[in-house]
Amino acid sequence: MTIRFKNTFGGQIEEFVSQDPGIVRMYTCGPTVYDYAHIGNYRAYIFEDLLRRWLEYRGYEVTQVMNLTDVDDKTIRGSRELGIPLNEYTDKYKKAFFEDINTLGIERAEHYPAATEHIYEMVELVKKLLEKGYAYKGDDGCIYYSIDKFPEYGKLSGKRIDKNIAGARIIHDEYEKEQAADFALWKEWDEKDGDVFWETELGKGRPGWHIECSAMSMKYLGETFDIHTGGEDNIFPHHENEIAQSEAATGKPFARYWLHCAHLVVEGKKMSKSLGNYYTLRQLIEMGHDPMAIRYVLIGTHYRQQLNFTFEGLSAAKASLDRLREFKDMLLSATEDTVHMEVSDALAKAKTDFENSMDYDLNISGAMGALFELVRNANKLRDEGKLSAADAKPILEFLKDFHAVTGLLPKEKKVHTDEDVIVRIGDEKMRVEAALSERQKARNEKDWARADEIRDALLSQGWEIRDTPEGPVLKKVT
RNA sequence: GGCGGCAUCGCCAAGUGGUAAGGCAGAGGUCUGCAAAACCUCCAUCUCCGGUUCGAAUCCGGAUGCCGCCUCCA
Repeated sequence: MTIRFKNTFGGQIEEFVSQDPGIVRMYTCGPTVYDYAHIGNYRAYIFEDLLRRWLEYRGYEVTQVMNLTDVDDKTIRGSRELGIPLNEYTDKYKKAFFEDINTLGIERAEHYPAATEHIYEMVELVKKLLEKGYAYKGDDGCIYYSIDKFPEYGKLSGKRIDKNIAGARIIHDEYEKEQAADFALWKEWDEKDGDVFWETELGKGRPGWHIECSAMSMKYLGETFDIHTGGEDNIFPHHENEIAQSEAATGKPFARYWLHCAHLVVEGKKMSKSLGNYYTLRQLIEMGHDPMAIRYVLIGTHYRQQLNFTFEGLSAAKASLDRLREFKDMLLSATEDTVHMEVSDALAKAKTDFENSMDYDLNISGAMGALFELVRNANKLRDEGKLSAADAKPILEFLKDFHAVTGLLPKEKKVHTDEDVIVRIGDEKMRVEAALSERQKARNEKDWARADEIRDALLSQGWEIRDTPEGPVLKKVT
């Protein structure tokens, strides 16, 4: 088993070897809690979820840190507009974030450090950079990082300061900074900040954005850790700046592997509020979409590939998911204990293909392909009478693994036969189970109108009747 | 202007030089009182032009088209 990842640093697909055997320390850039997160954000968090789940599947003990940015221009502006304290404002969105990740079945990270709770660590780090001469105080009182002092600046993103960074920003240069591309480590308080400030050794003010990730990752993961992830837009300047700050301060390599996920577009266009194609997770749920179908869409495209989110794709995902759920139910209802070699062969191949695909830079499409091939083969064998409960058992084990890695399958069985739910048939009210027998009675009497009336009534109330060779079965429509 | 990415069936999407996975949709079929659901079967030579190679969707050069980053952004 060899796991490989495309490392943004260097741009190559390389073998993954953790710093300490059996342990992976990873830092994942989290949300700025100023609004409900949109599906693009969750694409990134689901990619990170898949990453940690795969590492766990491969036996690693994972320590994941995801920061919560709860102090910046947007959170301050939002809280001031409402006239409420910053923490009251951000708490709402922190809570919403955790509700959302539950909805999507995202595993919890080990730590969710908030920027406002790590001011001390950030101040210490900035002090260190001042002492070492990498930082200076500008005329505006803010403390800046001097990128000229860090010759390797640009090594992650491949950008060269002279060529474009300085050029692109020269217009905005307001002379407080020595170099146009220098970035703020600490921002001096000004009126727009209202009562958001900390009195520290650096003065009265608040941290710059980039410093929190350096300070908090070091605190929870050490000065050098294994994996750092984020959206591709973070490569520059955010992650570039993190490297500059961290490595200048410690003199050690910062993150060893950098993984970035591509953006999501909606119906082929960049998601934006003005185009009307901007969706939060909550909106999609309110529209009645299955959270797992959303998860399926977000996880289903390789993380380095731009994902085109479409409603057509969402219903395709729902259909695929239903097929998997159906497959699981089929396995659960298998009987007898004769063992068939064909089944174990198909399963062994699926498992190998699945694992090899995932090992190769989390190739989820290949992995899904392996699973569906197994679905088809197993169904076929079932049709040929070659799938017993004994054969089904190891496949169910595999589905369990599949679920551990992707989080896509439900635990409960979908077919219900003994429900006490009350349904309406015309003007009558009866138990759903009674309605089912009523229909059977009508069918026996060849009263098709009555039978179909009951069938339609049940369907409109969320119950589907399936006439199987073993008799009718009720299924809840999801 | 600088840096980077992408172009594979109607839609989505794998493909690590050796002869095109998979999903959805569609068509046919099994089952059914009819249906639904389910299941089975069928369904592409990879944008174009050159080159390297015994062999290229895969490597190189060029063309065309699309996209991202360089400013807060997952």
